[in-house]
Amino acid sequence: VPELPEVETVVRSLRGSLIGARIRSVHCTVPSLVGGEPERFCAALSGRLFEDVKRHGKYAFLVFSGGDAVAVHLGMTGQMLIAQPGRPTDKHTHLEIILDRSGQKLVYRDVRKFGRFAIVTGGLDSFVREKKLGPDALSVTPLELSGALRRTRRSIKAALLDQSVLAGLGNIYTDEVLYRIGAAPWRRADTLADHQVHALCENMRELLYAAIADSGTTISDYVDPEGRQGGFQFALQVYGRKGEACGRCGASVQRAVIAGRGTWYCPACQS
DNA sequence: ACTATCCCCTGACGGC
DNA sequence: TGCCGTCAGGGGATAG
Repeated sequence: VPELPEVETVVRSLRGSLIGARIRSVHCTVPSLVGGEPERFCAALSGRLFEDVKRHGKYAFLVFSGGDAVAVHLGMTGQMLIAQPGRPTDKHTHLEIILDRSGQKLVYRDVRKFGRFAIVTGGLDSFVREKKLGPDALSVTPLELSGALRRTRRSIKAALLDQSVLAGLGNIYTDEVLYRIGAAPWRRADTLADHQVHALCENMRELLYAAIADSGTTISDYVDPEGRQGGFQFALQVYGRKGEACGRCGASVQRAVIAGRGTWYCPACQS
């Protein structure tokens, strides 16, 4: 499941592959993926020159010269792949961007088809406002975060998963950061003390940078644009580790459903 | 305004 | 080449 570190890994890789390349043509077969008529979406991108690749939360932005962009959300199983034109497309490939460069193409694969593409014409900031995205998890300040957390009576897990509170965390990194600061996922968000919110910011930044350094987490589908899996799944401390010993106290990691999501935690270290 | 629930979509998995 | 029900999960829509 692509969260901030996986999207950041994709963005860094695509910068090297896309910047300076021009779109020769775009092919798409799934209307729901592009929010309407595929023909119109594809035609609007033909001839564009890639200038940069950016990210906010779990959204990647393919920015064209002139300022327009394509916003990409990978959903649960979306993959952005750089491939040679001869490479055969399997049944889960729903979109292809043919590049005017050394015979390459950008391929979008998505088994579940929960991903989304959208053309952004009013600037990235307006898109972030429109989608009601909160501050990015890598740049949020403790003050911003504590302000947002004090405003809700939900569990800290539900609050951190809410992209309008904080953009970038998903189920995996939420469980991991709550373990790191010793906060129980069911704790009401507005009961965290200032020093805990501070610890949350610090630990979240360290966690996300460590995951990026490992090219993200591959549980099932995630791969980078070169088709490589991430490595951070081996560094996860509680996520998916029900019954294993907590590395800090030795207690057995437990699983519960909180905020509608499978949630892993140490019953002794987190409260 | 806030919060919870349903739904999309498909592969994996378990029961029979 | 067994069939079918259930589950997972990001986020948008819908219902309280």
